Amino acid sequence: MKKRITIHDIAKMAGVSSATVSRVLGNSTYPVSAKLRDKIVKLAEEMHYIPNMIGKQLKTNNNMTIGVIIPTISNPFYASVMLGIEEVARKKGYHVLLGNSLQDGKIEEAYLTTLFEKQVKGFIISSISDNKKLLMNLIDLGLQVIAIDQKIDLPEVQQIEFDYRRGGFIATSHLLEQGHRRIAYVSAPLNRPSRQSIYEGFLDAMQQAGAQDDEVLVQIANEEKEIYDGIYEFENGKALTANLMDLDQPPTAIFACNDLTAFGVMNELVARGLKVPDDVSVVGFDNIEYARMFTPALTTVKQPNYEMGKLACTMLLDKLNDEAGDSMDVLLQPKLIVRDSVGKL
Amino acid sequence: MKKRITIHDIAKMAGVSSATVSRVLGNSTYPVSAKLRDKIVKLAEEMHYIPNMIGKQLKTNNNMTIGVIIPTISNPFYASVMLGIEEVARKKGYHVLLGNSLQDGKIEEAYLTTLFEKQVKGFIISSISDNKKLLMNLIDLGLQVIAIDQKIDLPEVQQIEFDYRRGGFIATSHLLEQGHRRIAYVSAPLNRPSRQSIYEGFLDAMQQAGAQDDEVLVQIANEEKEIYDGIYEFENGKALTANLMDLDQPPTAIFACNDLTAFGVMNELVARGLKVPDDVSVVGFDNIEYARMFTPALTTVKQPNYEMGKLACTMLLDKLNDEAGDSMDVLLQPKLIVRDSVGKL
DNA sequence: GTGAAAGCGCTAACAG
DNA sequence: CTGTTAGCGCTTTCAC
Repeated sequence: MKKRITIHDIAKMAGVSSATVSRVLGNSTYPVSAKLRDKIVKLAEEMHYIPNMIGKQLKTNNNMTIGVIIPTISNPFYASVMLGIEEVARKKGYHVLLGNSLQDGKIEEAYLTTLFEKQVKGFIISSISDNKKLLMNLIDLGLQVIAIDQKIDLPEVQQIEFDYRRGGFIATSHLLEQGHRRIAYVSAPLNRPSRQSIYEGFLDAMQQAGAQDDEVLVQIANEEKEIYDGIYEFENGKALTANLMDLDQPPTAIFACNDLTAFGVMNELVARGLKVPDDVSVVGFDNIEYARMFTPALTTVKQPNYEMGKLACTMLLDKLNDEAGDSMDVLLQPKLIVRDSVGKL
Repeated sequence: MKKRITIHDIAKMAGVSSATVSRVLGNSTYPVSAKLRDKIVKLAEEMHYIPNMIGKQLKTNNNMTIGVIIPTISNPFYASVMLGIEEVARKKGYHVLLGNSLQDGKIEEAYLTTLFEKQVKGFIISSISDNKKLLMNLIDLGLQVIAIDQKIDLPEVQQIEFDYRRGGFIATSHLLEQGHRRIAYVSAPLNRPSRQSIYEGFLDAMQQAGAQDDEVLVQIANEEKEIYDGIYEFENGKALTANLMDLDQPPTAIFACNDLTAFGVMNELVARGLKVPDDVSVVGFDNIEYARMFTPALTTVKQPNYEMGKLACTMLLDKLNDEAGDSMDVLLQPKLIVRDSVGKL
């Protein structure tokens, strides 16, 4: 293991001062004679000089890295967001640190503090904790934060959200337009604002259509298990659908709070010998890749997650570089993706 | 935005030297009187002291972060690996930087160099580049590397691989055991060793069963498109299956090189009015979460990807801390997951 | 048990 | 144009 070469080594060899070397190798705009410049560049190459960014960071107090904290990367929704974030970060010379909070506020806070100690000045968070104190302290110390998907109620935090309520509305409207009246909403617990909003969108549409109370079927799980993968959602969809279909008057259409849950819904229906969409129609939410691969292909509501990642990162880097225009919040609009899981009644 | 507090500030307030403060706050084992210790700890808390790890890093030349470079986090296989990596890293106080190489050797190399400049000393890579020169240089300078999934042919690099060949073998054997003879293998281009190995495993099993040449059907795509998501694999599965079923004597079973491709296979079969597994049996490879959610649930070969992530990270951290026993390579064994997509002939 | 001082690798006033 | 110098925040000998 060789000794690492520093600008001082180069300076000594070139017979110049380390300041000159720094100016050349650090692409400073500072004037240096062509002769010296060449000499230094050549020497650096020969010696395989590799700059030590830690030294630079300590001096300039600017490390080009941002932090991303999400519930779990194993959820394809966040994987997509992450891909978008990383892409714009890379193109602007930033690196991305990933933290999975696993729905645990303690882990989220630990990441916030330890990364801030490493001088990470920008974060993109899908927050799970409602403890604003730590975040406020850090923002006071110069931290920049973009909240995605889950709102963080602080004026300094910029929000990028989906219009979940509208998403719930258009999905339900689609079902109504196809003639369905007895429509069920199937969901994980409403402990996240997003789920609450989709539910409200569902109710909006049903109410607007003048639905009777007995036509509005709702199945919401009581408790949520760990979310290391999509299995909980799937099982939840199955279980709640079982409840629904055991009813005297089962629904003719089911709207699920996300695609994973919709997969569970369809699975249970098929297990009972029912056909989708002939016997029961199903609509999902998220438009993960697999929605189009399923048979029947799932009609669902698309959230622009990859785009959300790109947008979030762009906004964050702008803020970090003081290029932030008016710091506006963004509400991304959903889009209905019609496939084969909904039939006319 | 407040000024940041340093150990010198604390030292001044406490009327001690910064060395003493460092000893207390850095949990050094160095003896400090209980009186001073208390005073300093209390003061640090009151002043909301936050250590600057960059200073520490410059001195100790040890930043607790590792780098992960994979083709794309939007592939659920890698998302799972990443989750495993991050979990053990977090528990040992490390942070994880994520880089998506997008199958581009240039991007991979750029990550390698820029992260190394940031003094990242440990990497977990699913490599796409075959340019060993850069990697060798960095290893010479103290870099530690674990290769996952894709082998890197350097003695200093520890390998964690899957036994793809055996996976291909057991999947095919399963089909043979169910009485199938005309079995097709459907794959993306064999430009990655993993795909080549699965294919070899397929041939092993067919040969061992004494299959006639005309019973061994092979469909391999010519070229691969971008892999930002799973769509290519899906479409590829559809297209190659179409070729297969247009044959005079189509196969009774199809083995796909991964689950995404298998989804495409099933989709095409259903589109042609064929039933799985009644008319044609299908086996996948990977056991991604969605395999069990599909109808029919996909019989497939499980790769322990989450476990691979945990193992890779454990091995890397051991190496970084010189706790590496004999640096052994690992060949993780596959397991057949029997579900509902294969029928007896 | 405590402090003084050097220095990790780099940048940036300032002086020449 | 180039060099000298100070210092970013921290740890760690070494001396007391």
